[in-house]
Amino acid sequence: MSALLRKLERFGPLDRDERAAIERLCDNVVHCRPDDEVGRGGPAGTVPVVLNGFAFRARLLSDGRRQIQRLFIPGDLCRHIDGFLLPQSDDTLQALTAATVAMIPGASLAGLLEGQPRIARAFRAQSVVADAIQDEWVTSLGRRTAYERMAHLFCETFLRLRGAGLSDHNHCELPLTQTDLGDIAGLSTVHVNRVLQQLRRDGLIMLRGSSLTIPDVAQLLKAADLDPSYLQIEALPDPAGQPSDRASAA
Amino acid sequence: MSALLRKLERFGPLDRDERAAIERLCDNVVHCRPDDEVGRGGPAGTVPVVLNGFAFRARLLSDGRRQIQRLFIPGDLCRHIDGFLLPQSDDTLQALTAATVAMIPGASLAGLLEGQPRIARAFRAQSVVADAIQDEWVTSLGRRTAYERMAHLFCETFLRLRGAGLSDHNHCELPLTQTDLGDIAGLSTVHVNRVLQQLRRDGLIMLRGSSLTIPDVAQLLKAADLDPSYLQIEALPDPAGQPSDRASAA
DNA sequence: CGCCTTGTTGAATACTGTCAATACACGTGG
DNA sequence: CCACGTGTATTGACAGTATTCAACAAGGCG
Repeated sequence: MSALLRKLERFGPLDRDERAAIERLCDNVVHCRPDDEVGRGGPAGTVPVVLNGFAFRARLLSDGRRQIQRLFIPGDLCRHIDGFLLPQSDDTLQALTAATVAMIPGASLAGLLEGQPRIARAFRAQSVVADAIQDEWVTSLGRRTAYERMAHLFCETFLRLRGAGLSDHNHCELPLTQTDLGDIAGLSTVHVNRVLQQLRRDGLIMLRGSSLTIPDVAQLLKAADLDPSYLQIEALPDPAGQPSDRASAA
Repeated sequence: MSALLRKLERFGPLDRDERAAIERLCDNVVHCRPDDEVGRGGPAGTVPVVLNGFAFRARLLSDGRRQIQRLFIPGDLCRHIDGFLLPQSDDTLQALTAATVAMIPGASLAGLLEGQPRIARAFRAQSVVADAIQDEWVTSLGRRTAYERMAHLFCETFLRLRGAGLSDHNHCELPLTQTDLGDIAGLSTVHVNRVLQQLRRDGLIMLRGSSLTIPDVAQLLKAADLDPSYLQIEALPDPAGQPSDRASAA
């Protein structure tokens, strides 16, 4: 729960009542074990929200190729905020770890957004960020090298986790196998393995199992040719105490 | 103008007043020539909407690599519908042809959406579709071959144009150079050229200049390993007169 | 201990990119 | 009318990146 609130409050403060309303929205949760499909067979007009754990949405091509379209961390909506307006796609939503997922009825969400401008603003702002993340992945998949893509993935995910309060200094959990990493970055498992070794040799990451450490985020950002401002998260500890301009949204 | 209305009305009928309100929203237009940057220097909280012509948004990497993130056809919003909530990215928005673009103030748009549920529903539904298109491109760039990606691009764009009333039987305009095609599909110009030749040899497309003809859409869809339902556009003339289930949104 | 998943390695292949040259089309100016 | 220039399309040769296949190692778990 706190990850969602924390994420929403990055876009504007919420009072006690508003928080409570959001919590009420999330009263119907399902518990998933790793690899469980989430929300299969649930009611159609529902928006799953990850409260704890990791999940992803993937698309399968006819010959078995898999592309992970989005990676969800605690606090993430697993569907477009207005997705209940249209029939659901048949892409699979799957848990990566043990996870608790709130199944929010689309109508309840829409109702709340209509009546509560500050809540609406927070939800909609976060969906703008989700969109920007998607655009960044188009850029990565289209034009970045394998090495840059992996660097991008690690940076982005680390910063997103930090924004959710789930990082520890320069370290976070990243429960993805090399096959998963490949299905995110559009690479074969073997190539992922080789690129990881390169990144380790270059001192940019330490990755063992699901434990990721990034000694120097700025350096990794540079390796990814990435400007993280689209995430709306402070990427680096303010070096000179310059005021952030993030809050100056229109 | 009509392309926007036509597109919105796919998601629910609008009455005379509603149409008029949308038209009023678009009263501030700019005229672009090919390659003009759109909306550069305009006010920050504005949502450009293409009324006529083609445009795209692209991202440049530091060494000059370019990725076209989205292709805009008449009726398309060039920014997230709630994008005015956050600072604007510095990606370039550029006209591909002569184009007229309405610069909608974010506040006006938000105000209209708030007061007019049916208009809001239409705008939001189309933004769900835009999102689905983006996810499809992630899949393509990550996991489809060059050949499949080009087939996908042609199918998708043709169907989108048809949804906007801008196709003629199996033909449409596609004012993209091979360099542009490469920057969309994440390929080099040379490779685009070779893949095009292959597609032509296979009888899947006819492309000369900006004139695209698709003899058999179903066949091209198959070549792309693509299910076009995400576009919410009738891809094929109803073969058996089965009722469309598109209208059954929640 | 043995099985299963995940990670690692090497060799061969396939796909895609780069470089460089050439062809073609169109519009301009001579 | 033709020469020329610019942008786009096409081609060939070559290099580089990533994939495939196949094997093997390492770790966790029953």
